[in-house]
Amino acid sequence: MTIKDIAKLAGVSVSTVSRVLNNHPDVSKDAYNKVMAIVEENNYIPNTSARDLGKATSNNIGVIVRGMSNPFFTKIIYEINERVEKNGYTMVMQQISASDDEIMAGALMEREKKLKGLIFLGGRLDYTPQQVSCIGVPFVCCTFNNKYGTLDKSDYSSVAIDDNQAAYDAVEKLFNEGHRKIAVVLSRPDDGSVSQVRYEGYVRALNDFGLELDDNLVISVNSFNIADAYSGVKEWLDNDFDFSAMFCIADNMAMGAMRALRESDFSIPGDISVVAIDGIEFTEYTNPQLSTFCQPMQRMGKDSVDILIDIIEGRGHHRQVELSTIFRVGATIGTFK
Amino acid sequence: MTIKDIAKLAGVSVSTVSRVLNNHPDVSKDAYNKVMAIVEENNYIPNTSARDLGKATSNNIGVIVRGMSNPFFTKIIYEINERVEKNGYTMVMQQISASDDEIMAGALMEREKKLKGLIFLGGRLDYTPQQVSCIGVPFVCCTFNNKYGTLDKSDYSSVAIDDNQAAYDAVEKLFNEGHRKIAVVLSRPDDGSVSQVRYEGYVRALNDFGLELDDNLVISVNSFNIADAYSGVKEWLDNDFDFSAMFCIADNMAMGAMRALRESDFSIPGDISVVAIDGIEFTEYTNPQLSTFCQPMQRMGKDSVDILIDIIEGRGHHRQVELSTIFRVGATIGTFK
DNA sequence: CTGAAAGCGCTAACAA
DNA sequence: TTGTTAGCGCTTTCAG
Repeated sequence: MTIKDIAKLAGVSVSTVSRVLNNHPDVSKDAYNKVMAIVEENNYIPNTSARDLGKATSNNIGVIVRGMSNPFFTKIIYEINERVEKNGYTMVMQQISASDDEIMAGALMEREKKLKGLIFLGGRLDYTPQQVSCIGVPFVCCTFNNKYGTLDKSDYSSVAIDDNQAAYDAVEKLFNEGHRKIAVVLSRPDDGSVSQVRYEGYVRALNDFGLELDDNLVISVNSFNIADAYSGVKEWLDNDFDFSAMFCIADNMAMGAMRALRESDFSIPGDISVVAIDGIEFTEYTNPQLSTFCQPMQRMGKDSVDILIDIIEGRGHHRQVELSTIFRVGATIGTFK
Repeated sequence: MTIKDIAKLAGVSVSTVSRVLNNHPDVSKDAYNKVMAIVEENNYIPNTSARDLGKATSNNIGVIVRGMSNPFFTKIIYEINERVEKNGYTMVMQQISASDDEIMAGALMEREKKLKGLIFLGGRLDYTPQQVSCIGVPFVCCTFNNKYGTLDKSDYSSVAIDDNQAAYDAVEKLFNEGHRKIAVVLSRPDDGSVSQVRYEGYVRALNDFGLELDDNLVISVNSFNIADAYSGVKEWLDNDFDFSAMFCIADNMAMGAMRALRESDFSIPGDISVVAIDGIEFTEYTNPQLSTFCQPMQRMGKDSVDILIDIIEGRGHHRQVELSTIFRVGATIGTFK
């Protein structure tokens, strides 16, 4: 069933059908009704590929979401969609797995959907000009930046928290409660990901507070998974190192870590204090509720869209935004006794 | 940059470029190298729309995932992908929001991607023949069935747990521990969704065990959200109804419910026992760990693909599979005292 | 092994 | 208000 068939059945030309389907104003009521009747009767659905191919332009803004089912992104996506639509654009979203190349996906989508701009939700921190050269529309990195890359600041935008500072703040919070032996749970301290940035903030804080960096208290679990955090911490606990607090670089890692702690009969926060970064919904429901530094998700979505549209419409230029986190008071931090 | 440009630059015809790009065997090494060089030099990416449009057929199997970021689906998707590829097909996945129409999305994708078959991951239970008439390839409903619909059993497949029985089992588990006042937390008892099916299992169990259905113990929170479950249960607790156990129809609703219980100073399972259905990863990490009836996710993904491919290749026919749940022993069920 | 040319289904001038 | 027609970028016969 193609537009041609519909045209024939309705006794009009394909262009008339096309006009009806696209709500063009210059169609007679009569033709409109005839076409719509046939369309509905036949359950006709236009072919998007053909549509996209024929069109020369669009008002599409693409969103490439890296890492499926990250609860953390859901709110941001919602906000992005709201603002994109409010500005008269259409959001086209695609989720890719963590192992896929977001740049490639973006470049592809740019051509397919004739994008006006692109938002990357999650991605690597080390893009080079060479790597992003295949994308030809303005783009903004949401939730990450180019910390370990070499992009020119005038060639991309980013909206993210200051991960180093967030980690610093987390450690400070523990320090202020008297903790001196602070373990850190991370993916790896040198993987060029957000794990590294937050680790660097941890180290900086220790320095500032006159604490010594103790490698024994650095727990690398080699992933951001809840399960790996659990087993990694569980194993680490066998060492019996002395510590009174634990900084987890991500909320869900904290969930894994806390179970490991419980299973070793540590009470939280009685024996061990725990703090993290992210502020996903689930950790509002842990027992005890996780104390964490929340990323301002709504704000991040909003800013990403605003910056992008400003650029698209020639009003603004690329910029790198660093947002502050908001501390969510939970019940996992106690005073060192 | 189109295939034409590449052809010109490489000094060959578009067909040769197309052959190279699609790994056709009948291309001279020389032509191949020339083309590849130009392609890489220019960062050329073929346009998928044009590609799809031109192609007459494919080996694609579509997956429409309903409800973004449902942690429950992640594992199933992984399994589906594995098996699809193993059988020489390609998985094409699309996520749609809970408010979108999965049938429409499937029908669209079928035409775009020239699908051989379709798997719906999550969806409504009340399809009618009329509604699915727009999809023209075999499809299987994964994680749900047509309980409230009117499809002919020979027109679709489904792979799901027996939700009614799972609910029954959950209630039985509580009953066997001596509980007689069993509250149920659900979205709504009559919304035609899985919430209703599980509610019916709850009612059936009460009947079988000679317990009276008490409307005061039916907690409708009007959604499947963790937050709504939390606030719904919290509010309900103000009534001070007598109960010793709580059956939550979904794991994440149990997370919300448990927080509400804690905040009212109920200890779990000391004062109140809790049981649920689903078996998502997060609830392995709650404190205490949730006792729940797990859906066999891997198996569900596998069966869906196997059934579909059997039909596609003319070996099998549509069927409705009902899988059993697996009880995960947690620590939220106690003996009534 | 290679090229020319006919579509794939739709949109958008351009004419009428 | 309508119809005709030329593409959009690619794949795929069909000849050569």
